Amino acid sequence: MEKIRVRFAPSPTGELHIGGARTALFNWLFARHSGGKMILRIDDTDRQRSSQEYFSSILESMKWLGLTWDEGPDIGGDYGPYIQSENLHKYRELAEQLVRDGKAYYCFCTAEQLEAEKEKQRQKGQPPRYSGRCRLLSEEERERRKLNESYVIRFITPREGETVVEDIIRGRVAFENKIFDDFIIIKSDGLPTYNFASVIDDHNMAISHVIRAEEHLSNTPRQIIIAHSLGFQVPLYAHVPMILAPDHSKLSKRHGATSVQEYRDMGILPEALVNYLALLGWSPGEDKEIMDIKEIVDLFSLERVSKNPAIYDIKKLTWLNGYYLRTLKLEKITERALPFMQRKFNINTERNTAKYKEIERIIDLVRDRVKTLQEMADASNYFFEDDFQYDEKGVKKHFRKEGVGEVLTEVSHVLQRVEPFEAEKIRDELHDLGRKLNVSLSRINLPTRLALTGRTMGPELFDIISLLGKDRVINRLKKARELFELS
RNA sequence: GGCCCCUUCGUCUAAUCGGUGAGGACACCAGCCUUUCAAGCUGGCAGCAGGGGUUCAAAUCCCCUAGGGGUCACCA
Repeated sequence: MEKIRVRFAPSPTGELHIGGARTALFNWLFARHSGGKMILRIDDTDRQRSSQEYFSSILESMKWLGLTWDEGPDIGGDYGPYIQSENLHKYRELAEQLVRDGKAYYCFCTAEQLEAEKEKQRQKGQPPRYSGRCRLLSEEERERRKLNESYVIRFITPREGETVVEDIIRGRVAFENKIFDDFIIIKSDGLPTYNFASVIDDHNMAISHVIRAEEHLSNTPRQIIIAHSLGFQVPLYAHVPMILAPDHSKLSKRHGATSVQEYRDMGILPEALVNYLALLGWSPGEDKEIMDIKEIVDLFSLERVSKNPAIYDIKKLTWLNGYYLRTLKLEKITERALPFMQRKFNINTERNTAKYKEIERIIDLVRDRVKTLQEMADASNYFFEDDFQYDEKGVKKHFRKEGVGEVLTEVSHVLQRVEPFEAEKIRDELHDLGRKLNVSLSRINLPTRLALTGRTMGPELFDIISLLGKDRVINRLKKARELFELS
């Protein structure tokens, strides 16, 4: 069997979005599962929209997800160049070879002419197709006009027969050749079109399996025809289903976050995103949902990729993220959470400092009850700032009650004495206080929590007290009594 | 519009060669646990797009209809 080589070939015209990431993931999984090679190629033949920024950002997103590549623009390889704009002479050369062989021709039609032609066809209810007019130009006329007119190169498509795509996921898909018109392979700016360039690169890079989104299925016969005319062997194809928005339309900006970067900024973990994306259009065939990347690599196969489009459900992603947030190693979560903490609280922390240790403890307390790293930072504010808002409903419910001031004063007195200031000890003391005052524990805890955190809910109160430290606790109890005139 | 692909709970999906009470997960609801909120546990709600065939037997095979998506670019 030939060596397995797959490629992910984004065009640097935008951030890496969810759909692209999933395609990259499936390529990567297939390569890693089968011991093949993963190649990263940049399809930047759209001169207008491609940019260096997007190029870097796509690479960064892939690295963040852990999708590594064996050959690519940044690390090179034996099959370069891995950026199409660095391979322009090659496309040009092959296109001209096709012209010489009578398989392609120069076309001088202007955009206006073509538009008028299409409009006419539309009115007649015909599909818009290029007439093939320039194919008939005499060699003499062609050479003359090449001198001072801009032109494209069109590929001559067969009029008869059919072209079959053998797709690993979809099976045999046949297209009648007569539906194709003479499409462009070299644009007037001299750059190749996608259909042309990717066929050449896939061949030159010895790609064995082309795994890409289903939107490319209809283009595949064109590419196969080109490959045949160039004498190339065609790779195996696998067209994975699209990812759709909740309203069944194509995923776009108006549906909220669509790029990998946005998810990272929201505080989604790469582990969760990878796990979720793997589940979109693929399943291991057993009742298993939570899988680390190693497990997914083991279980992955293209045969188990489903045919139907999947609707993107952020709630499930969020659930998975919450799961990873509370089960991954604390050190790892701390590392990931730190930027969010720093941004929100303007703190400066370095590893192995006391402050770092404290943050780690805070995260350990908070992580059980949040779904993203951003929420984690939001939920920890009272550990970093003394000046917080008090929950309005909570104030009405817990502070506006007979004897609250007295309770808080008692709590203050009790805590004053506790030594060492540890959660367990604090809990025992407050239990005792409850018995002494003959009130339920909630009568003590709820107002205390509100006074210390401004909130009615959150982590274990005794842990909070211990972590806050005696001084801050006593001060906040006092502040609450004064602020709300509790007696 | 032509061509192509797709169709199992609201959503992601499972159901080896046709025989299942159509399974799991998210979401939602309820209960338990409990100092709050989560988490966890238990239970519940909910689906084979419709219609014809083939067959002793169809979610599964065939046909039709409907619906969704893709593509028909000098974008990829």
